Amino acid sequence: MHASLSVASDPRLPIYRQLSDLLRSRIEQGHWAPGSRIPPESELAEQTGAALGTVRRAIEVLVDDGLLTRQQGRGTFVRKADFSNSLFRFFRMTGEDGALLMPQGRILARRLAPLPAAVAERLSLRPGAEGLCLDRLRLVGDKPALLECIWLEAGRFAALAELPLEDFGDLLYPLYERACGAVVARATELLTVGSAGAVTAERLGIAPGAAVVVVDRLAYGYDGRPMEWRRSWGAADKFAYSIEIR
Amino acid sequence: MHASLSVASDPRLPIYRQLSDLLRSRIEQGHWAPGSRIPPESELAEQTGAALGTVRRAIEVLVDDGLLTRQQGRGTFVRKADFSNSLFRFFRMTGEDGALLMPQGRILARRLAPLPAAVAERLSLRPGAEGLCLDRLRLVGDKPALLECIWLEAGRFAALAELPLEDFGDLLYPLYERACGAVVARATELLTVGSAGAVTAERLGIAPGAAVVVVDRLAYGYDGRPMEWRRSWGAADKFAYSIEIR
DNA sequence: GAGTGGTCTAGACCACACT
DNA sequence: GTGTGGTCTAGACCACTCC
Repeated sequence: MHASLSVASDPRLPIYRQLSDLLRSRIEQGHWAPGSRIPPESELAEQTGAALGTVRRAIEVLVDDGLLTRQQGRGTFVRKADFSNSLFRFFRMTGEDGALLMPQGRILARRLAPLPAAVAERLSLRPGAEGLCLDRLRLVGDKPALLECIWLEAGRFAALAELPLEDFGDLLYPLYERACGAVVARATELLTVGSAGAVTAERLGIAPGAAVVVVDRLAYGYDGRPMEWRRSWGAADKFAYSIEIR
Repeated sequence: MHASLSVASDPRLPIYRQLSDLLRSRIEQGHWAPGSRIPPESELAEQTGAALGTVRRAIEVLVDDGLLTRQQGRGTFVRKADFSNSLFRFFRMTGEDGALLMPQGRILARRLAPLPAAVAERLSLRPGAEGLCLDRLRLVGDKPALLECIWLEAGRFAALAELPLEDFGDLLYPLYERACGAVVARATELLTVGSAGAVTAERLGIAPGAAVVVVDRLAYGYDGRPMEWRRSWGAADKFAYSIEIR
């Protein structure tokens, strides 16, 4: 029995674990597209020979991991990550009246160049590989809020090297998906504090040497491989981040 | 049936939810002490009239919430929060050789005074209520690392007003428990960036006006009520914090 | 009404910890 | 060996979504 699981992971693991690994690999390999519905639990149970409760448990693992979301009466779906406002979690970027404002994105510069060694390493590419670099300013209510430096693998994102800068729009990740078929699944970020250099300060509209919060982000695709590295700078006096500890 | 649940929450909720609320209230009211073992699942099932699987699910909720921990073959235990190094998650506080060092705590000043309005509000106490304030320096390898200003309700923590300053030791939360029977269950923190005033700078050994990371923490007891408010300052150039996004 | 996930039950056997 | 939590099954009924 469990014929469909034979290609999967360590058989000493609990069935629900083997099952969740199987489902995870199907998602990562694009067998089920992000946003699409996976087969109903009953069907998965039948296909794999496991009991329904065991399938539910396997799905639960992936829901906890953020790969799937369930909707009662509708089905279970491959989750599409929503980074639309993620960086702005860290910053108080509301208007004078306290209302939330939609941030804009403006590409300041684009160039093809060899990836810096540190970036290449984080992207798991060989040092000196060709990269695409974007300098980008994010504005809230016409005021500069964040400055970003973004590095991508030139080959995979070739379409962005041609695209008119005005057509980049306010959000990059949906663009990656539309233009390059690259979907971001998750990311890690590292926050530090530094001081603004002359150029950074001028672009952000703050005093040179003023404190800035630096956010380094590495974004991964559904295949688990790093896809984009970016470093963002924002005025430190606008920074606020809350955490729950247990 | 479910006689033992009759005093519990909204009966329209799923049984496992009502059960987890019941268990939660028992923990919060100190019915089961932190660190102690709760009755086995089979016993809880029998007492409440629910099936074993339902009890397991209820316990799962509290495990996810961090209130309980399970240990196969031993039992399920009320979790004791471990904050021993929590603030140092945010700071690179290793020695020159990269080794982790045990932070020390030193009380610089202690005084009884009315709680500042903002602090009283966060502690859910009436404005002007008597408070106990501690100024504390945390050192790593004899170097100043963090400066802390701590506010407590004077009545509940009366024992600390008498204690010789040398007897406070390096960790406060275990002291709260020993001396005052107050156990910290969880906390929320808010991170911001500011600049060091003259006194802060001198105590931390940094330049006046240098950037500092400010961490405001509100710590809660098992009864869910706020217990301690503290504000900590650390040199911003030592700050680093990493996050996982999905 | 058909199909989906959500809750609940009753019982079996396994893995681990203590003694 | 005894008691604990961990896994798994088979089947029932409920709640929600969509046609």
